[in-house]
Amino acid sequence: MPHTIGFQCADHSRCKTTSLAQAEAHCASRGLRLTPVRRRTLEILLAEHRALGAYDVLAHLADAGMGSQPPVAYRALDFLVKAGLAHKIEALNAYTACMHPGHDHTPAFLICRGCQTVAETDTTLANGRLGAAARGAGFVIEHTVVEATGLCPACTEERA
Amino acid sequence: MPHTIGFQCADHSRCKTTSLAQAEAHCASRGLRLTPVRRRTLEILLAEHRALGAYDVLAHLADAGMGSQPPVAYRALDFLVKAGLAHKIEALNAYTACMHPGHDHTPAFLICRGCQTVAETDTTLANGRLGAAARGAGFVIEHTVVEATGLCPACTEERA
DNA sequence: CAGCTATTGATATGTTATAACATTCTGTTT
DNA sequence: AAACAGAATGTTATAACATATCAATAGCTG
Repeated sequence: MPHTIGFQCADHSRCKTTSLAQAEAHCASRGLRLTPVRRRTLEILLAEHRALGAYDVLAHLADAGMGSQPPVAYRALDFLVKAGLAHKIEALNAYTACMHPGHDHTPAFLICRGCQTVAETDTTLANGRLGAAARGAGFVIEHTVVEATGLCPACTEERA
Repeated sequence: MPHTIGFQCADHSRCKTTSLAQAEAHCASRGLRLTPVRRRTLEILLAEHRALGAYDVLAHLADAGMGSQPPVAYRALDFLVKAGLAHKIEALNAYTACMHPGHDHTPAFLICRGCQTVAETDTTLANGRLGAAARGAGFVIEHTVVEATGLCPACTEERA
């Protein structure tokens, strides 16, 4: 597994390579097609531990000569999200690469408002109070969004 | 306190009245001005246990002759959110009235994709795994978004 | 009532997302 | 190899969500 907390990513080029290789394997084993646009989109997301807006992604795709209209980016992002290779950060209306694809997980995010870094971790929400409330109410949870915004260690220090 | 789970709201007119009275008291005690537009916006949100988009709210405000341009709705919603009288549902880009204003809380939501009902409950996220991950990484959480989508009891049954 | 601040009104624009339909690509059957 | 079916992409247009900016007004304070 790559690192769990993006704020502590020491060797990002290794992190990118690993994630991309995992994505390849993940798609191959499921008969999903990681086409050039999709692969490039994932690379764009993997470039940094940040969330990118669809239009940021689109601009990068356009730079690479791979389509310049919104649906191109949205379709690629939708594919990656459905395939579990990326996540949408609802609080930012933006997208980020998954840091451990394949591991069936309930992702949770720490979002730094100082440097926009996004770190992915896990939660066991269904076992906590929300899960209990849901079961108590007879509510069937299908998807969860867990995001915390604040300041990462570096940004906290900078403002001290 | 009104009810905690919207799916189980039996007497909604009472629920509305109570929440509005709480809001009045809340603002009075803090020197916040619950102006006509703001009060009406809250009433609009309280009308149902659903999240409304800003433009839905705006349409209702316009019906009431209270402004028809987007900033009117967004300003009123921002006020309510900052005052703790409403919440933004990030997964829907929509807004819902707070069900227990004044109780300093970390809200969490159950969102039914069948009937769009939104139920507010609480989490103790900071004590759970995400909180632990944040502390471990030296991340200072300022705000959290916890939202679960799925099916409420009524909608689950309907599809059975 | 003069001056300050908060609020509202109004115009314009920026940002995020999708509907709809045409075209091309990929693999499969014949 | 030709015909076909389905997936993916290209393209146009538009819908939905949100904010910057400046002008006008209301409410409070000295």
